[in-house]
Amino acid sequence: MLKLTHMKKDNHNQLWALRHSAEHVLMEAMLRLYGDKIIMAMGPATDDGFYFDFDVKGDFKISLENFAEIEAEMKKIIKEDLPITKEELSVKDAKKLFKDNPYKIEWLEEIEKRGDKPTVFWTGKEFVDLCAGPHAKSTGAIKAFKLLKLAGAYWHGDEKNKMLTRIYGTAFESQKELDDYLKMMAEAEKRDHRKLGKDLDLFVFADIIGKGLPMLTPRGTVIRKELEKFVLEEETRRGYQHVVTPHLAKVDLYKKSGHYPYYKDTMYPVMKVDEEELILRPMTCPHHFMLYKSRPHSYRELPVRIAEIASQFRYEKSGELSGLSRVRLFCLADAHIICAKDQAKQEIKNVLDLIDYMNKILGLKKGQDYCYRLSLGDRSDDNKKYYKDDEAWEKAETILREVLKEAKAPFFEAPGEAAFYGPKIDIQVKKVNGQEETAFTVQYDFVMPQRFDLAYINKEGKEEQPIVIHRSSIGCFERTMAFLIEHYAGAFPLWFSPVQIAVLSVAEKHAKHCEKLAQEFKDAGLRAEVWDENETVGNKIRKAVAQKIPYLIVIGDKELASEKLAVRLRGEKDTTEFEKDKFIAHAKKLVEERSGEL
RNA sequence: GCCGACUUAGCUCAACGGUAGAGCAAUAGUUUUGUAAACUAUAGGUUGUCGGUUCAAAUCCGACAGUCGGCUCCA
Repeated sequence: MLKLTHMKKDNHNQLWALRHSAEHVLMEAMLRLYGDKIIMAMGPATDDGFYFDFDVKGDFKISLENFAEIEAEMKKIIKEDLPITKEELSVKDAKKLFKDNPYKIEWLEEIEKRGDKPTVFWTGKEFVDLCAGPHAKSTGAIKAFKLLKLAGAYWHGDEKNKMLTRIYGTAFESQKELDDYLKMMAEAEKRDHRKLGKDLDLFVFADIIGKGLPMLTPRGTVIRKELEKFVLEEETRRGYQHVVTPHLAKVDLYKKSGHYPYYKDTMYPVMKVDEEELILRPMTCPHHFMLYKSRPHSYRELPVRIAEIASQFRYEKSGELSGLSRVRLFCLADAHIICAKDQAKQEIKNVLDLIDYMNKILGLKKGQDYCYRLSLGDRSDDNKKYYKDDEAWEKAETILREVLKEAKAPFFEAPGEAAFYGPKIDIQVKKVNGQEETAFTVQYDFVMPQRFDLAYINKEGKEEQPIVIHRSSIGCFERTMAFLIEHYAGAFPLWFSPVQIAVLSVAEKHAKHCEKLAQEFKDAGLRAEVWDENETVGNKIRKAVAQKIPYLIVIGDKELASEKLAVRLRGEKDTTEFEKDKFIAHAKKLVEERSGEL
């Protein structure tokens, strides 16, 4: 299993320098081949390779077909083993050097503003780029590289800027390391939840239903329902009260909450019905606040923890959709904790404890499979994005940071990632392909209580304003399912395996006994399937193994005559002998405990 | 939404200007099988949709839809 990138920050090692140089070789190759048709912008080394952005003049286009000739040119440059030399320049000289390149000029102006001195790197004598390095000593150090993909990317990462063309590649110190990397990526592809979703028959899409709108098959639904059951049980145990609220609301509700201006691009358009303007809800918070407000509350009731398995509708741009992990209708294990200010810290601690517990049961390791990100409001340069109240922000950020430290949670800070109404703790998971993704969040909110006049009666009999903690326990079920499918490569823990036991018949005459046995399993609350098709035992085993079913039981003459079962456990070639009743008790116990064992 | 690519039977793929093929799955029959693939047969397609070029289009061109890799955004 890969480590989270934020837990190892050794960016400036040799490999980094090598990749940085590979990116320059790419740039030089591009200039040699298409020098008069492109303007180079910039490109860094990354955790798994490098990329290079450039602008194209007129209607010149780079396509995948160009990769072969670019790679050939890069090989030439590497073979030439050109020395890479560093030179510090004045801004004035640097501007002269890059006078025809508006991107470099813009960059130089930023360097000038900071009062820094530009560094340039020469590859041989002809090619020079504005770059701080580090670099290899010469182009010959690049022993293995490959161009991977072509993409569009906005200049400075801003949608409003021009879209440049980006080429991704990777480089290693040896061919073997490159091969290993490519092999690893191919392995990750095999675990892709979209592929496994098809192979294991978990979910499907239909064009006519719409994009980003998956349907769960009976098997996929088992996983979903087991996860829901887990959430309901555990949250109830920890003092949450589950509610059901409407998926629609008047648009006024979101104007009042203040969500509207921030979210209107991701909301579905208003539906006019009679005199009302309704929208599909993009979040549940305001509903829960109205529920809270339906009657007065005493300080004795706090914290009030309102939870819901809540469907939410968000219009995501088509290019953002992806399998189950990015959809247009998702269902969140949502809750809003309404508490006194002095309870907030303890409540957040409790939430982190709940998250750790649930992740542990799901089989995820803290610090390895997931970690925390403290997302702060970068309030200095952007007053529009965040609600203005510096003192409240400071306080909230301090509380979240303290909780993370006291809980000894592995975390890193990320400015500019907060919600508009307050800072948050993001639960970051590492996917099998190495990408990091926000699974869900815990948010500290001092804005909504004001907007909605949330109140409780304190000890003195006076009204006081509470704090709201927005949180999820396992996130949205779609994304969590996608993550679990990939994490387990479809070999799920017994408790949420769609089929737990396959009962395979040897011959036709054993079918009846199979049915009887399967019914006994079902009566015990286990999910069993009978496989009595006219096929060889070997073929049934092969198919059942491919389906990653935890327990396989073959029924033949031997079993007709005895209460003993030869159970083939997933991942094992040999069978384990059980008394029937003992096997049922064993499996039931593991399911009850949500154990990872078989 | 933007940049790049892809879309052929339920699935995985082939055919790459001369009116579509295979394996698996499905169905029927034979076989009655003991822990990773029994045998035979049948059926399955206006090649994503709509237009265009051509004597002829799955194949070339265009539009649209969907999917994928990125960017932006995000749970």
